[in-house]
Amino acid sequence: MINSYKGQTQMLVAVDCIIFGFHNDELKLLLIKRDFEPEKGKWSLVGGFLQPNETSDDAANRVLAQLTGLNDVYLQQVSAFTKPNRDPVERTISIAYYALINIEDHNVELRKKNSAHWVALADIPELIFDHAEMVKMAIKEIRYKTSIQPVGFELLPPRFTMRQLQKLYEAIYQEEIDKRNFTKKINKLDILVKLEEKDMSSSRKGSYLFEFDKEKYEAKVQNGFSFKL
Amino acid sequence: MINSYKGQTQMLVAVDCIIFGFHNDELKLLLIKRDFEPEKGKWSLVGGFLQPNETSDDAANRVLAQLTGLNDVYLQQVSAFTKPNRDPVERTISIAYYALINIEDHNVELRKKNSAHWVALADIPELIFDHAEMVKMAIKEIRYKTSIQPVGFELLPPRFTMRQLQKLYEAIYQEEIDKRNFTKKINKLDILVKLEEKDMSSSRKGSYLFEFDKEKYEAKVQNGFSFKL
DNA sequence: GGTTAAAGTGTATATTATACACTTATAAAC
DNA sequence: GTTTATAAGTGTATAATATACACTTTAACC
Repeated sequence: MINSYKGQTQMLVAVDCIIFGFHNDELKLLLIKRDFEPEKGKWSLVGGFLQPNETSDDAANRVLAQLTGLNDVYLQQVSAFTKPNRDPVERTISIAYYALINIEDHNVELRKKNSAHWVALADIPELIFDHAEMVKMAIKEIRYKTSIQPVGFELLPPRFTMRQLQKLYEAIYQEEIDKRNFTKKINKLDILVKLEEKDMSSSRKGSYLFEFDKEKYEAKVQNGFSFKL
Repeated sequence: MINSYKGQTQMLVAVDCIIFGFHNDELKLLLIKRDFEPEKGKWSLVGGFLQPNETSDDAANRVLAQLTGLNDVYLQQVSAFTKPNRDPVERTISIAYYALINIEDHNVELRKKNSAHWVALADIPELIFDHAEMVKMAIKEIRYKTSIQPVGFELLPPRFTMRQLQKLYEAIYQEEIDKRNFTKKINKLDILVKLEEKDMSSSRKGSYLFEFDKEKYEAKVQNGFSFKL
């Protein structure tokens, strides 16, 4: 099938990042108002070309760090996008990645320097190339991933309230969840630590803070437990 | 972020296909005993380079058709594999695809001409490059996909028995399923047509044949139905 | 006509999901 | 310091789904 490497067409390989954050009970994406060609002035995902010694994971991490200042971010490949004319300048295939970050952690100056803005999912403008398609697939992916693995926490601060967690899942699945049933389900998983301290910012009564207990979760997985929400 | 296309490194882009078939109650893969370099004599997935005017879907379909004579096969992208040295000859990224085919349909002469063999999942030999990793991911994917969409039928002949279907799911999930509960679940989905005719090859009593009713399934999906096994 | 082997079928129990409303704690206002 | 306002916190009954389990039927073969 593979006859020879000689004479085969080389092409550019890029990565594009769908960066998710959670703020004001809404899922948001970090988008770039492009001040460079092609499609200057339009909105796009952040991306970059795959370098000679990089994996695409490396490239996505690099691009993400350049824009947010963050390393060790939860990053997953979505899919490769390969339409011959998807990029008008030159044949470029792009590997899409989604990232889940705690929106409070990112470097605001870096973000502004790169003309990047947080945009709520409901308000996403027209995007260049096939980026809208990438976003759509990424959303599908995070719906699946957050339902079978405890990765939603990546979008929250280390300490969060049960209500924040619920609002997060409501934002991801785009549906309301009953407070009592949600609490029951989460408690049954038994992978959170309830702290003494309360968050007093959202109500007079205050709301207990929780932490995700990663060690406990991993130990449970070893014993056959599987996360399911 | 993207400064310029000039000076960026171009590379080869390939596709590799994990071709699943089902025979003798076992899942099998179509693998190539390579009679070409690199790694001549070793086992590999079938693959090929992305051509200038192709999408990777096109390329995977082309490669698949060359080997099996089949068109319009169920084919899904798994992931891009991008380690810089994954291919020792030249920097090549590969996009893995899995295909589900009815093993009876493929062109045996084409297959033999290409030194391809059906190998049960349990007997898969050492594979070149990162192909073992691709296979592992593809298996994970088909477990998920067959649980949420009626694509398992792609691996069966158009008319099949309830027992064949059960054995298929047992092979995919690698676990035994209770006959009565399985039948109940499938019947409840209400997307199969039970035929008058029986398959007499597997028992004296014979076993009723069924067909997947695609129109009915799609109509149900329109009405909010979702497949779940 | 008896034997054989896979196909076909139903019910009881356990688990999980859903629906639903009142009490509590605290800050702020008076 | 009493009242008020508001989100947080909590439990139970019912429905739906998943699981466990064993005998009867059919037709080919002898």
